[in-house]
Amino acid sequence: MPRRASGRVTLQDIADRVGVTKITVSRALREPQRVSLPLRQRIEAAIAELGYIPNHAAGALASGRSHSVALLIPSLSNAVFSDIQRGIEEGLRAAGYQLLIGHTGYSILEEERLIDTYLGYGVDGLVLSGTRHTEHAERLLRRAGVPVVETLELTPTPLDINVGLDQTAAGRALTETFLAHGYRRVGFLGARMDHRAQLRMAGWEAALRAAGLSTESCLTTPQPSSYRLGGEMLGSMLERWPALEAVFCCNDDLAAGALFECQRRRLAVPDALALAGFNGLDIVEATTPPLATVVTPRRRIGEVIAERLLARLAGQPCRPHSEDLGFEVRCGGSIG
Amino acid sequence: MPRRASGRVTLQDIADRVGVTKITVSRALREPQRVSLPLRQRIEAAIAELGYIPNHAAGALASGRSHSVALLIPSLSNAVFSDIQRGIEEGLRAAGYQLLIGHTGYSILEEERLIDTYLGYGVDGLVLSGTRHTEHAERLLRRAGVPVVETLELTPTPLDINVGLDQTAAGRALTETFLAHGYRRVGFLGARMDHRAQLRMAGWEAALRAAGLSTESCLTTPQPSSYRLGGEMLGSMLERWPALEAVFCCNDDLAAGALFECQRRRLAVPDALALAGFNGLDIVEATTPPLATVVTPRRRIGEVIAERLLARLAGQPCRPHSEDLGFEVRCGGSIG
DNA sequence: AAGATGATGGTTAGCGGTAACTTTCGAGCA
DNA sequence: TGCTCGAAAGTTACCGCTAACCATCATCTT
Repeated sequence: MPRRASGRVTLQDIADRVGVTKITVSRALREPQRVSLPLRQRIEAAIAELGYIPNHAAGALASGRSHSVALLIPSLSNAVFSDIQRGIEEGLRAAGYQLLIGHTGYSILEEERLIDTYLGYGVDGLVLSGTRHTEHAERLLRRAGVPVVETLELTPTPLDINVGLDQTAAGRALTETFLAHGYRRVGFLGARMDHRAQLRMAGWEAALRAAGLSTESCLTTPQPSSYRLGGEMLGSMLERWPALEAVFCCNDDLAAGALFECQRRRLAVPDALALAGFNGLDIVEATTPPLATVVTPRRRIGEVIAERLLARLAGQPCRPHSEDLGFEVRCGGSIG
Repeated sequence: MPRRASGRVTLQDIADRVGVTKITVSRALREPQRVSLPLRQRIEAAIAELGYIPNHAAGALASGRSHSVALLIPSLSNAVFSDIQRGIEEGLRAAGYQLLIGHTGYSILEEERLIDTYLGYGVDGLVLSGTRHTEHAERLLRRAGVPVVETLELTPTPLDINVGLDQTAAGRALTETFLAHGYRRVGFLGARMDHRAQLRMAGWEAALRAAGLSTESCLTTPQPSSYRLGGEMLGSMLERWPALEAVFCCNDDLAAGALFECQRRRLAVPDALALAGFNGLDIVEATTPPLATVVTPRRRIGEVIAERLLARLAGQPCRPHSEDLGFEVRCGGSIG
C-alpha cells in the first residue's frame, strides 16, 4: 500500500524497503545496539538510498522529548549574547542537543510569543535573557514542566535556574573605581535602557550617593546603542555639564562612540575626560587608549548554563537557585 | 475519562470543560468565524483559565504546516546577519509567521544538521546564508518541498530563490575606486575567508590584473575577524610590504582594527596609507577618518526575502532565480 | 408546505513516530 | 530433556491535533 504520493520518506517506507516493521527502523536509529548488525546495515543502506528525514515533530509528540533547547536573545548583533550562545551550544552539542534561537528585540511580548512557539514544538529546555517576563509567559513556563534558565542578571525570585552576575554591584564597582582615581563629577550615559542598563545605572547612583556626590549628570535614551549615538550623546553631555570629569557608558559600544567623539574634538582621554564602558568586548582593547570596562564572564555563563541544563535533563532535580559568576573591573587606559 | 495527570493542558481538556468536542476548540482558535460568538467566548475563557499551550508539533504533524520559517546564519555577532534577520522578521511577522534562527558557525556540516532539525520540525520555509551546502543538505532541501532562499551571494545555479549581491563585482568596484584615486600598490587583508570573503578577494585580484598590477600583497587567515586581528595583520603587511599604499580589508571590523593600528603607529590615513572595508556597518562612520567601504543593502535583502517567501507560501509558484540587489561604494575619508 | 440552503458543530481517520508489552527462538544450564 | 533466560523483532495503542466528510437545525425559497 503506497504512502501519500507527494510526501516525504517515512520510517514506514524504509521498513517496507527492508522488509521489517517501522519500530525496528526506529530502534536502529535511536538504540542501534538493540538491532542485529546485518539488519542494521541494510536499514542504514535503505535510509541513505531513499533519503529519509526524521520527523522531529512526530518524534517529539510521541516521546515527549525533542533533544533541543531554545535560547531567546534580545539582540542578534550584540556580542554579549553571541558569547553566551557559544558557551551553551558547545556544552549542549556534546550531549546531542540542538540549540535553537529566537530573537525578541528586547520585547517581553515577543519573548512570550517565542516561548509559546518553542514550548509548542516541545523543546526540552529554555534559556531566557533577563529576569523580567510577561505574567502570561511566567504561567506558561511554570506549567511547561521543562527546565528554564534566566540569565545575565540575578534575581532573588528565580523561576528555576538563574545564572549571571550582579549588574548593580558591577555598575557600582566601576563607579567606585572612578572615585578611587580621584574623579568627582562622574556622569552616566545610557541607551536602550533595558533592565540591565537600569541596574547598572542604579549601581552608579548608589556609589555616588554613598560618596555624597551628585547624580545629576545622567543622560539616557530608549534608542538602541550605536557608536554614532555614543558620540552624539557625549556631545550633549559636554554641552550641558561642561565640568564633567568622567563618564560611565552603559556599554562598550557607547563608550567607543564617546571616545571617537573625544578624538574628533581633540579632547584628551583620560586627561581631559575619563571614560568607561561595560562588558569587555573586543573593541575596548583596540582603541587608543584602551577603554576601561567591566569584563563579564559571558562564555563561562554559557558553559554553566549548559551544565545545569544537562544535569536537569538527565533527571537531576534541584530547586530554584541563583549562581553569581562575578565580574572584573578593568581600567584600560581611559581612567588615569 | 481523565487525561494523563502530569501533562500539560490539551485541546481535549478545554473541550471537556466547555462541553464540546476538541475540533470545535481547534476551530475557535484557527477559524474563529466558524464558531458562534457565545460558544467562542466560553472557549476563550476556558483557555485562559486552564492555561492552554497549543502543541505545534502535533499541529504541524496533522496539518503539514507550521507557520514558521527558519533562518540559518553563520555568526550571531556579525551585524550583517542581524540586519537581514530584521528585514525578514518584519515581513514575516505581519503575515503571522514566526522566524526561528539557527547558528552554523560558518560550518556547512552544522548547517546540514540544522536543516535536518528544522525540516524535521516541519518549518514552512528555510533561509540559508550563502550558496554552498553539503551534498546531503542539498538533497534534503530538494526533497523537502518547501521554499528555500539562499542569500547574500549570487549563484548561477540557485536551489530555489536566491537574493543577494555580486560579491566579486563589489570587491572589484572597490578596488577600482582605489585605482581611480591613483593608488597602485593595493593589498588585500582577509580573515575567516568564508566563501564571500573569497569572492571579494577574487574581485580585488581581477581589478588589479586588469590594470596590469601586482596581486602579491595579500594576507589572509582562517581565524575569525576582530579589531585586534585587523591591527595585527596590518602590522604584518606593513613589515612585509613597506611600500604598500592602500589596503582593502575584507570587512569593516578588520578595516577598523587596521585604522586603530595606524593611529597607534601615527601613520596618517589616507595620506600615508589608504584603507577600505566592506559592508557599511555603523563603525565606518564613527572613526576618524570615516572608512571607505562597500555598503550592502542588507535590510532590503531581508525584506525581499520575506516578500518572495510569502508569495511562495501563498501558493504562487516560481522557478529558481536570482535577484541582484546591488551595492554602493562609499569613499568615507580613508581614500583620499 | 416541501425542499434547498447555510451556519454550526460532531465523527472518523489519520499525520509519523515511540513506549510498553508480547512473541519467537536459540543458547545455556541442571 | 526440559526449563529458564536474554536477544531480536513484532503488536498494539496512543501522543495532540487537523482534514474531510457528515449531521442537525433554523431560515429561506417558491
